Amino acid sequence: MAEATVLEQVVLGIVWKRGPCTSYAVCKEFLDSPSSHWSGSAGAVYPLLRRLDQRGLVRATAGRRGHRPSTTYVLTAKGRAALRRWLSPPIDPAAAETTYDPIRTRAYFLGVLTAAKRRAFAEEIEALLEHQVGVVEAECERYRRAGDEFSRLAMRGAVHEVRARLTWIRELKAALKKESS
Amino acid sequence: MAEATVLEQVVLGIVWKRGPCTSYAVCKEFLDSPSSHWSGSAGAVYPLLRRLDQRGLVRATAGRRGHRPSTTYVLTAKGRAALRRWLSPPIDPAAAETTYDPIRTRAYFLGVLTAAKRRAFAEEIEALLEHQVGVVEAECERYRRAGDEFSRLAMRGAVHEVRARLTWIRELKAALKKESS
DNA sequence: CCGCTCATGTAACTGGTTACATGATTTA
DNA sequence: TAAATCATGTAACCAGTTACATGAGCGG
Repeated sequence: MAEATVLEQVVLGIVWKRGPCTSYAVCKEFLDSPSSHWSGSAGAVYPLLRRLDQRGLVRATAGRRGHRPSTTYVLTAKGRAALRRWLSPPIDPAAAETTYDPIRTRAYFLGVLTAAKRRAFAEEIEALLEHQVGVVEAECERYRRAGDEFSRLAMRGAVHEVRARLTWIRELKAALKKESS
Repeated sequence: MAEATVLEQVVLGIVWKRGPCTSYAVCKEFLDSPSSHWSGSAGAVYPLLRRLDQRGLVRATAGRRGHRPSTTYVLTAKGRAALRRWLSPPIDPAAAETTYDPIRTRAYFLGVLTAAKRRAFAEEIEALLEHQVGVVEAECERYRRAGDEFSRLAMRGAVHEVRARLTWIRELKAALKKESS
């Protein structure tokens, strides 16, 4: 019901997937992820989980770690319902909009470069993306071995995506070659 | 040299592409774009162009519109150099990282849904993406007719991307069908 | 027992957004 | 001429980041 940011939904999802966990464990999930979309900074996550607790979406349990307090959070029924609502139709149509791609963003302005520099741009990007294919495929394999089938399927999306970008950059290269001839 | 945000680089690119233009024209560029990654809010763009002027990347020319002042900005040589630097190797490798896809983000947590709800999710997303294919292809065609070849090539990237996401969601659908049988 | 990493936070900042105010121009 | 839209901003807010402080446990 209440408005929630995407980060809040994702944290809810992580707490669901992990089971009872601390703020730090949630931070680490972001830190270990190959995406840098969210930094997983403590400054974002610690207050966020306290907020989710106040709204009854997770429940905090006070514990200790040595003499320092340590809080463990578990998903509540209300939290699980919120998570399900986020994943159930109707899905916000904005979710299907074209994603933000920093390479594509640059490509709009390639006209400001000389033809030679444009080709250098395409070469560089091609190399970066070729490397990235390996990264996401490895991540996919990691999930497969971990037996986390839905994460693997999700990561398959990243594989399709990076391959598509690579196909595109090769199309771009071909177009740049043609213009100079 | 100085650090610049991506939005600043993009605005620099827009001023280059459009030639001399007002803050409002830059806002409209964002508003008219099918992507909602940046809102193109006046609150972001107006102060941003003043900042670019202070840094010597654009030059402001005072004008009038009726009795109200109106400022026109043009790209300076320094601004053009900054734009070229942004597009020239070495490119920030983070640009090739997997993009943020709100659908994929959701997909990680599909396990919290019942099998039937998962299939409903996939159906809904498929429909949204099928629609999106048309949107980006139309945009592509618009650029072709406008004779803006680099923007068209950039938008081709969006076409490849949305098609890849569609291929992925169909793969996901197939996997969901198999699990329930 | 020294340094390194794990862990739990807080404080200040920042790059935007939303909402508003208002003048100028066009259109019904 | 009234309403709508174009145009130029400003002010308040906000989600998340960076940087810091500090405690606890562990390996050399």
